[in-house]
Amino acid sequence: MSIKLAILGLLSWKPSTGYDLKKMIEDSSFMHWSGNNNQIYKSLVQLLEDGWVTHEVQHQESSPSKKIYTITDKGLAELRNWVDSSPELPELKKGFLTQLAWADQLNSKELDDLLSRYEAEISLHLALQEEKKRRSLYVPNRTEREACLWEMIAENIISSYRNELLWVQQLRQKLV
Amino acid sequence: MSIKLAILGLLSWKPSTGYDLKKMIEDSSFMHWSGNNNQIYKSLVQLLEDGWVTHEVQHQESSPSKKIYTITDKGLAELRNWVDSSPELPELKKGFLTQLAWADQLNSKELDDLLSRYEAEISLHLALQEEKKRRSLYVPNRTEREACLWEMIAENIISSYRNELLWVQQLRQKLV
DNA sequence: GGTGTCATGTAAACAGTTACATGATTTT
DNA sequence: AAAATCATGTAACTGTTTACATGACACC
Repeated sequence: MSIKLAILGLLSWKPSTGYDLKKMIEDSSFMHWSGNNNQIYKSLVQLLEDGWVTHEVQHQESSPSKKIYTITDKGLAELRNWVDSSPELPELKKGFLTQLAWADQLNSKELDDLLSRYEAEISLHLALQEEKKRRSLYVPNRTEREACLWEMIAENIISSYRNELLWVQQLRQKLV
Repeated sequence: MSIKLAILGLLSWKPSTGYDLKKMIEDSSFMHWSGNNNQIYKSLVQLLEDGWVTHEVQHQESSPSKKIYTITDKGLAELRNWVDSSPELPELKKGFLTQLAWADQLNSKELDDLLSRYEAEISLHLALQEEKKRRSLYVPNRTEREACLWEMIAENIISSYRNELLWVQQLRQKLV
């Protein structure tokens, strides 16, 4: 799963500059790339070379000129092709589990403290995700079904953190 | 969260060779590194330089000589220090969500097919994780509490996939 | 006068994967 | 005869992050 396909997706929604894409990717909960310049501007050059996008330079007074990228038919076909390809399993990287794996050297209080700090972080992040969902900037809403899909995508992330929260609370209970 | 700390943890359980570590990391559900040679053998060299481990070369007839790595007091202190450090948020990379985000261009049947393929993959992987938990190779069991922690770590992974499965089933229902 | 937004890009470093390389023994 | 296990390591590549670099304008 390459960031190029996320960019292609966003451009299939609306023509954008690298700067726009950066903001959309950074704001997104499910596009898991950091959205740093290096990745985005390099990808755009590659997408141009592939012929999946075109760009138009727009000069502006009083702010830097920008390149507005638009998806081509070839790019749309590629996107469609990819959307229908075999789904990947999620990659769950939970560093905390590795930390917890060797936590038996802590005493009861230290261990519970550690778990409570994790609980607090998850709890905070969950609230943040819920807030983000309420705000929902940058959400395409072209059909009812698309709105439903995006709603459920946001719900997926939230339910993951809710699940994590329940788990840590259960564990703390068990260890009392 | 570096693989070095996972290795240090494993060595705090028992002295091992790079080869052993590779197997343990590959088999683990929660140590999310692939366990490729490059990473492991390079990390071991660094851990030696740091003074966190020592090694003893054991020559063998009829198989290559091996280096048995043992954690030092300095390494143990470092591990303990790290285990008690502030927990990181999980990193959830779900490529499928990005795929689904642009799936409104598929017709109902294609979309349901896609979701059913994802459901099947998750379902299979969930069974695999449950089987892995039953098998539980390479699980330290030095205290009751440690056993409980490892049990809950395995449960964490399983519940994540169970949650994902429920989510996709719900979505399919919604789209009927 | 400092910070934030708009807008592009590059350089260096680090992390991670795949594939290559060797070589003996054991199992199928 | 082929494949798997034991055991070490390297080379090349891809992906990702952090930091640097520029420059005008707007807001506090």
